[in-house]
Amino acid sequence: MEKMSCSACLLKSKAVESLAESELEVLGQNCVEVPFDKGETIFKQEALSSNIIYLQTGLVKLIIKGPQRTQILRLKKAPCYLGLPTTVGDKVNHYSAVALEPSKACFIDLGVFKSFLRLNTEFSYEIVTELCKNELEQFHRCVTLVQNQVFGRLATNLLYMANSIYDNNEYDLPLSRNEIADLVCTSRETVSRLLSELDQEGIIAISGKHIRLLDLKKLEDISKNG
DNA sequence: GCATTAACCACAG
DNA sequence: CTGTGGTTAATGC
Repeated sequence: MEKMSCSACLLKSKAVESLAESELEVLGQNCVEVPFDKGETIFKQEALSSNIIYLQTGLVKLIIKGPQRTQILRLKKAPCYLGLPTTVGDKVNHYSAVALEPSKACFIDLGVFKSFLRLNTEFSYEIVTELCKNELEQFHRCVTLVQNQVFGRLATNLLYMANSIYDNNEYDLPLSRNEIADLVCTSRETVSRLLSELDQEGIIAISGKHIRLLDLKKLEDISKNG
């Protein structure tokens, strides 16, 4: 295996930045960098997982098989860890991760990762912080999904992509209509219809996957009350 | 009852 | 894979 050094990496996580030079060397000897094409599965539900995965670049969807259909748990934008809960919390993956655009990920040996957690408090602190932020986000997402109507759920997610993924009110949707449906818990027909309606009302402009959010005020209103 | 919401089906690009 | 129309079930006023 090619000997890598993580100390030169420009894409270090906050946690890894707290590692000492000697620890970085251990990390370098126990991790590999893997490129993924759009659509490739990074890890799969039901499979045994013995690696911590750090997404360096790209965009990923986390999906879980529900009783009825597949559900998109959430989108994850690099840089971030993938599957910490499912790798540390159990031997088997409870969900899958699929690249939505060309992505690069580091696979880190679980044993080495755990030893950092035990020995380096700064490292642990950063990991715990990331986990907590994620959980808070998930709580809020859960409430909107359960209590809002489809219009609101869709608007919320369109805004989320603009604000948290692309930092732009104009972007290309990384998902098909069907996947958007899996994200906001509805049918693909409803997604089509609602997007058309928002377009007709001048709140967004959409053609194919390209979308522009025009009336943010209204969108936010729909997101909250819709 | 009547209106609204949203799912399911079918079919056409 | 998408967009639309018809139909239908559930819920609310």
